[in-house]
Amino acid sequence: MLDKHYDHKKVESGKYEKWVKGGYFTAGDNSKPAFSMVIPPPNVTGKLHLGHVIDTTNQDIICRYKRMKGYDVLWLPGMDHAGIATQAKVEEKLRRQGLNRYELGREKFLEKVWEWKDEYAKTIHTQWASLGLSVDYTRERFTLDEGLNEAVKHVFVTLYNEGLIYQGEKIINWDPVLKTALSNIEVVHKEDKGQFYYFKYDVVGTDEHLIVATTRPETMFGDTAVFVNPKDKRYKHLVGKKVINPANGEEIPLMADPYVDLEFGTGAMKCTPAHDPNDFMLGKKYGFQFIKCLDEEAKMNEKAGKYCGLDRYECRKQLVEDIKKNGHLDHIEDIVHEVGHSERSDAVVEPMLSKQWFVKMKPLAERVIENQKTDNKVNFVPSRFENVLLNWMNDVDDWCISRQLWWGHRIPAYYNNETGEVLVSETEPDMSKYHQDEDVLDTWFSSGLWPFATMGWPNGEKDYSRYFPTSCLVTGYDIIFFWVSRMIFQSLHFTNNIPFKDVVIHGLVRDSQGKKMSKSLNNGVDPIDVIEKYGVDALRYFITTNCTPGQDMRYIEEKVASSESYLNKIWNATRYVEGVLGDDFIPSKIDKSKLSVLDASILSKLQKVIASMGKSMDEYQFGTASSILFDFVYDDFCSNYLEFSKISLSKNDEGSLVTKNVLYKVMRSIILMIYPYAPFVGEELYLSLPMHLDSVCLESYPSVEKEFINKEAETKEGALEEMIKDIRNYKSENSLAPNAKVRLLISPKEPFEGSSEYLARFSFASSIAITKDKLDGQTFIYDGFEMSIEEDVDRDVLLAKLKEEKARLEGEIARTTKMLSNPGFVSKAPTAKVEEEREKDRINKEKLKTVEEKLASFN
RNA sequence: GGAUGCUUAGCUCAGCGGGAGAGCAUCGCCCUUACAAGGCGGGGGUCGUAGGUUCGAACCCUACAGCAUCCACCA
Repeated sequence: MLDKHYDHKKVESGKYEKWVKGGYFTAGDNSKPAFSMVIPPPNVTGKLHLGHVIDTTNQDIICRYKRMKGYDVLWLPGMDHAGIATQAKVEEKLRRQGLNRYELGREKFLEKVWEWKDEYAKTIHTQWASLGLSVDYTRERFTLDEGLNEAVKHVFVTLYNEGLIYQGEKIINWDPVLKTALSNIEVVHKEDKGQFYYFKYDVVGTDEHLIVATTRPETMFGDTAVFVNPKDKRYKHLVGKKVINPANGEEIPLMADPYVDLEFGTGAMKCTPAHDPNDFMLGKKYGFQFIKCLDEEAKMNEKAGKYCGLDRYECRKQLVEDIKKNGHLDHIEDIVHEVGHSERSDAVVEPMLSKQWFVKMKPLAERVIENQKTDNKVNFVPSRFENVLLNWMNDVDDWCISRQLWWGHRIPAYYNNETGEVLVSETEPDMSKYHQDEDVLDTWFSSGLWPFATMGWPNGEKDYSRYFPTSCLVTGYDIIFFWVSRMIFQSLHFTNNIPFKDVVIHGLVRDSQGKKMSKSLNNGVDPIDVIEKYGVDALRYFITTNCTPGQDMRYIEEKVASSESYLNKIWNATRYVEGVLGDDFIPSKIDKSKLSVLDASILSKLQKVIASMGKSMDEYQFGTASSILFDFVYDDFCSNYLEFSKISLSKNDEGSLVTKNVLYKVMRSIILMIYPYAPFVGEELYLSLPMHLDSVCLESYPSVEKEFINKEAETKEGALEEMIKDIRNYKSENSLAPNAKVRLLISPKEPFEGSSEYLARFSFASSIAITKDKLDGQTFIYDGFEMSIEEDVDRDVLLAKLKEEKARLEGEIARTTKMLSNPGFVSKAPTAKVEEEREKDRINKEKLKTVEEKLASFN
């Protein structure tokens, strides 16, 4: 027997271990159609947050649902080595111990990172278990494991041989703290307060000067020219002359190029080809020297003369001061501008000329764009996110993939010790003659191969041929660029197929004020605390139902509490059903002809719920699906049928046995439908009912049984509900207790045979009489019959009520009349809709006639 | 500079072409043997503004306003 209160701790205990041990999450039943997903591998850098909960719970719901629908489901788990993120954390840890990676050396350092990884992997496993994720541990992968290593090397070498990977000297984003290159999307642009420095540049051979503005004066040591627009009348006469760089006194040419914006600043721009991407382009165009004046820690180098060795900002300060002293500072303007920061170290990124490895993106991106025009496209849910992908693919820069880190896939490029010639190869050459490139690959390079490399590509065939392409991917909109796009182009290029058919996008979980959760705001919510307090099922239900796909949501604790109440409601309904069924109940097939109106009605409604909920589940609309079930559970089942059942059951006859079977069937269906959301409660409740398998994980989803659809029964039962509600309302209005006794009259007949018995119980009627006479108490009029409450009510009140009802009906009739007399409506609206309105019109007119007769008899 | 989303009951949000919904909050009545972490009943919204399309608009289109978010090399 179930406990009186739902105790989540007791319920959760032991179940996950049972499921894993039972192999319920292990894919491989070839007799069923395949359905596959890969988990977005979490970084081995930290603990679970609500973002993971929304992401993985959505996936878990999909997987559990699909298993019930008869699929052989593979949900492949794994983790990401997260190169730069992990290395940054481990380095920070070392720093606190007074160590750094250079002291340890590459090998020792990597040992430390692997220790870190093992520790965090353990934590992540515990968290997956506490969330109840139905992943297949027999297929778990890690982005740095053997198979993925092979895949990464193969991809790198292939792309290199195809000319899609190249080594080049370009301006990249340099993180001076982590001392590595970054790709464009690892740079976060933030608004910073800064200064615009206006310097005077003397024009050689004249007594004129021009004013050039910059936000980064320290880069002036790398300047090779000053540019103006050729159309700019202000400077036309000076173009071709030399100007003096006030930082170092060097003469540099004043040149004209249409790139310069006439409107911006002073219209004159300094050109630093080694420290700015646009200046780099100009430098290439005019064949300038590329002078670097910053080192890898963003300190000034020897080009900065006396400032050599200074930090870039210290240099800026002193340099500006010095220029001011020698009279070449015009003025300083405070500005707010966008400054690039490293995503991981938050350091201000320095654009810098550097030799790195790049992926040539154009051909790969074009293939994605072309493929999205075909039937074989990746289907985004919601569809608008496809544009995010396409926009990015449409103007994507080449991807800088080399990182000056140690933690990651080492680049399979080898340099000849003597000639320096590059050899790119999957296998190691004679290492007495070669040395390997020191750098590792961007972590997203390997993540991009995740859906197929984890399944054995390019070597093992089994899982790859069965489960790839995957069916679906769930992820947040924030990593469409980072990850989704890369999986798509890598997959199209290497497997000739899309990596997944559907991409389901969810939003961010924000705090209750709508702010992003972050460490600095200290507004983060630890899922473990929530689970402790409300149970994991309540958290899962809350986080997957209180939102719309692709839309951000707020974490609101009260809603988790109401989720728990809802589960408690189902718990107690099951407890009731368990109680009435008793220990020796054996479910039997329900004979449609034996059903009472009430039995037939709830079964009919159940069919509709199964159908519409299933449709929403198929469309990944978990919020919609859950609310369909919620309404059914609360209103139709608990408030009505379950209460009605008490009468039938008390008779202990053939009808009560039918009711037991109906209760069983409906309750069981509810449990099966809530189970993907709340697997722990689902399992507990499922096992408490008779005739169960070893676990709800092995069950099938309820299917629609058309023979139980019975509109007539629903209408009749609806009339009973309506009568009960009218009586309750009457009592409330007349300050009577809910259980106050009333006498009822019904004319000319009850809504369906046996209904009075139910009415009696739920209205606390002391008597109910059926009569053919006209009723004259406070009367309620229904379709085909009326009911009056035979209590002493003031004639004036009765009259007022009747008038009120008359007005209401007239309003309704006016509405239907207006619609039905509109020729446009009758000819253009769907016939079913027109019929519906005609029916309402008919019923209301009949009711109005009755009301009018009553009013007439009042005089 | 591009792009997207949001604006609906006091709060948080669903609904996205056929009579305004939920949870929480609020008010009233109930310790009725599944559930007081409950039950029953009520109150509360001209669905951001202005136009347009349609027989019919919260829903589609256009413009505007406010609030978010993403992308972008403006020195």
